[in-house]
Amino acid sequence: MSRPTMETVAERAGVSRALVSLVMNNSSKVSEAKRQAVLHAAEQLGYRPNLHARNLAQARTKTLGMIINDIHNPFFAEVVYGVEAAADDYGFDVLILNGGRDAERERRAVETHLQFQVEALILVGPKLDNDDIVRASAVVPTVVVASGRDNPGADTITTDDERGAALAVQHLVQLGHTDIVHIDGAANISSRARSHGYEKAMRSLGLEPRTLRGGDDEADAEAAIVNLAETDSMPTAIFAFNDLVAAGALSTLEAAGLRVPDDVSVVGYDNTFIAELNHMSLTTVNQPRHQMGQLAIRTVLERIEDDRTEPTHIDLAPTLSVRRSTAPPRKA
Amino acid sequence: MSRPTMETVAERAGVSRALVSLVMNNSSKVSEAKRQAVLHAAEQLGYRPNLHARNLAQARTKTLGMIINDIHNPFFAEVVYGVEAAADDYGFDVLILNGGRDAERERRAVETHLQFQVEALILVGPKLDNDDIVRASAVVPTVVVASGRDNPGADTITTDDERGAALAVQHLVQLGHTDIVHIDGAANISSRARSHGYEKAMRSLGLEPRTLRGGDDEADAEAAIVNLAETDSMPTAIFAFNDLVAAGALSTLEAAGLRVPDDVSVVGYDNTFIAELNHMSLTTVNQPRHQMGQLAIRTVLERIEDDRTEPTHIDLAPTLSVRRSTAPPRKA
DNA sequence: CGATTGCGTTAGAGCGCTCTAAATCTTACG
DNA sequence: CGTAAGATTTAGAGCGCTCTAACGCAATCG
Repeated sequence: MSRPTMETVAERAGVSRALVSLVMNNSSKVSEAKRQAVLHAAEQLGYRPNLHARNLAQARTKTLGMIINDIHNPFFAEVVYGVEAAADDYGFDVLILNGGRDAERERRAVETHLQFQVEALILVGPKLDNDDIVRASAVVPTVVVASGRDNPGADTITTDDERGAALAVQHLVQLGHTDIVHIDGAANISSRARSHGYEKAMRSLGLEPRTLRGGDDEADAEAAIVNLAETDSMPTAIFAFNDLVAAGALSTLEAAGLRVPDDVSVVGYDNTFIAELNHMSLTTVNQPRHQMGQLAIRTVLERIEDDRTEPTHIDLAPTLSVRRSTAPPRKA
Repeated sequence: MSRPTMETVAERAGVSRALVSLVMNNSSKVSEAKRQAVLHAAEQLGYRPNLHARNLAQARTKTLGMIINDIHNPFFAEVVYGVEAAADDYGFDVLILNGGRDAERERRAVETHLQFQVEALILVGPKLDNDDIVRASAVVPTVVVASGRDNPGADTITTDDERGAALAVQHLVQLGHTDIVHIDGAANISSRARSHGYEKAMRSLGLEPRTLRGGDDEADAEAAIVNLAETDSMPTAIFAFNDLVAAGALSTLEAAGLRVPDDVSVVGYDNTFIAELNHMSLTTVNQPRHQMGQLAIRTVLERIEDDRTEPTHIDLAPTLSVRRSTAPPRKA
């Protein structure tokens, strides 16, 4: 009833357990005859190596643990694909655990991964605080993707949010806009850098920045826009903290009878799926997510295989994806 | 240098390895004094049980393997949350592997999970063909979520696609529509049932069905709509295979100068994130995804714990989420 | 032709943990 | 005060696999 083991296969093939082990790891020093015999026996029995036994016997597990901030959020999916592709190249398995936007859950996920003896931890947009990350990276090589880069101990892969914001501003200014409002990400980790980038870029172009408190979803944008419409003056362009906020801006502007991009241009951030939808067609700042995932693996492997010890911080350049939500301002 | 083991903790605490094991599994038959001593020693050493060793020693792993069709697709995320919530209740860990929309990758993922000795397999919208699923379910209890329900051996959790389509049709008819076109999902698994449901519902209401070949993304919808506009007659309502196709319909209709819902009503399917966006605000058929995830776990646990052996098939009722993409037809 | 080499194969220890059976220590009772 | 009954604790085997060291055997060589 229970699963066949190496012993079973060995018996069936008339060889020793050790020989079966050699075949399973396709060692070169096995005669073709025995190799076939073993493979055949294994096939017949439906034998499948027990990874737990193997991991226990070997020092290593060839397994990496990844924790995703939120499986809902397609932004992270692309990173996952990058990670998986690279891990595959190096023969590592990647176990995914879902953080569920909750620091406590992430903490438990870290624990689970460590108990599984993963050789490294890849945290994608973690909610964990720095202490947790420091603690984790003391136990196992850890790389943080798409979050703050001030994690001592851990490696980080980020994109330059300041630069991304500047890209957005420059694009709008080139189109002829001078009255550009920013709706920020409130308490979000990346919000600060983006706001700062926006403000710096505006000033350096001789324009006055106007930042409004936003958040990270549609409703937050709505509040900000309503405020603009009612108590403040409506700008000719809006640079939103992320695509979702931009989406909120789009619908709220429309509800207020304003056309995008004819009356107001809108720029998002992250180049998510939403921005790509034809019906939204959002100009947005793109982060090279796939590449970030790949770099995460490379970085972490340098620790595992080449035992590097000083932390690495890679900061990639964002790009701008121009779509139909931006246009020159209406001639006044 | 290497991680502390139970042995290390035992020494430090001045007890036997077995006693440490008892403490780790918080057995009731350990004196409070020793328990504290052990916990303290473990704490100091940063001890963490080795799951591989534990899994090897015990018969079971208390681990479930989940394979998601595509991590990009937020439709599945909700199922994942349902699965995780329920698994958590029963003390199971859930390992996630990404299928990447590729049968071959899924096949390898199944293999990986089996090698990890998972106690059950949860396949969310698998691309695998029936043979693969039969083969898997011969090895370990397997439940298929949100895919065809004709998998011998495996349990299935589905929603009634025919009924969902009928819901959409009824809603449109109640609004006063009679000319309703369906853009189907081409080769997609669920396409057949939805088309069939649409046609049946139309006929039973005395209306003539018109089904166009679609697909599963925006571009597919575009082709279908262009066709309607150029060679066929434009209906007053469109029922799309899924939300993405509906999104494609939205933008293509708009590009053709038609207003939604004033000129044409649009209904999607799946109630994804897209439909929820204010700017899309898509009326769509909802599947109780969270519940599906939970039921998947329950079902599979009945096999593990109560060793049920006959397959179960649960077919849930879809509901309709009405938003702003549908309205009564323009008075002719 | 005995000794050497090298390839293919195997015995056996050990990875870190659980679990059963047995050992030890208390406590309680006649 | 001896001992049975509990309550705690521990020794030791075993989970399925890898890995080192050693073994058997045929080919090679002086």
